[in-house]
Amino acid sequence: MGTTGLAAEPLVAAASLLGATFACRGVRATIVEVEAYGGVPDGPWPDPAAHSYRGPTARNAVMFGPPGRLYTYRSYGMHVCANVVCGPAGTAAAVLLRAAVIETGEQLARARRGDAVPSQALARGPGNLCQALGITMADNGIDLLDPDAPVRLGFGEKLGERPAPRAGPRVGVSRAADRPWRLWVPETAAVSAYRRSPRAPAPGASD
DNA sequence: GGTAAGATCAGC
DNA sequence: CTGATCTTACCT
Repeated sequence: MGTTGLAAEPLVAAASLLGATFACRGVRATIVEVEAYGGVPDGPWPDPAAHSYRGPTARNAVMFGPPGRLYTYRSYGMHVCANVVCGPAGTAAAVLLRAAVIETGEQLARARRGDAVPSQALARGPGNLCQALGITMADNGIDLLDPDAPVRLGFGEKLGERPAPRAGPRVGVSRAADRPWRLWVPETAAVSAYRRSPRAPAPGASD
């Protein structure tokens, strides 16, 4: 268990995060859907869809650091999305958290998301997940493995009970649109819907 | 200095 | 299907 999985390649790190626990500000949730992202063109995992593809910038700097840190970014000007940095320090890679099942603190999550939201939808979608857990851009760079951090990652012990994950193309990306780097726990209502980017080339085109 | 395109979401 | 809303990155 432990955390060795995070230093590995993105897809392996992503698989190890399914079933893991994400806790923040009174809410604890189990991760059920993730997406793996690689890095620069001449690195071990070239990924044109990754924010780190064009090299380090002020925004993506955290992804070039050690694994186990939180990388947050603002999406479409209004949502915050959360990633777990993976791969060794110096090599950018991350796993986007797309959906989770709220285990404790549902009342708090509901207060943040709204009373009308069904339980299974409270943390469905990367933006909604961050809102439900109270994650903001101020949390960028946090060490998720530090027991005293406001946002923490926990790896459960019941590895044997996990069903085999399903895999498919990542949601909303216009480049490398067919790469099956989205992983989710099957038969889970909290998993978000697949949407291909309108800008992506036709399915089956080159990667 | 200008601008278009997003790793999204909710409401018609 | 479309609008909201704003930062980043890339262009002139």
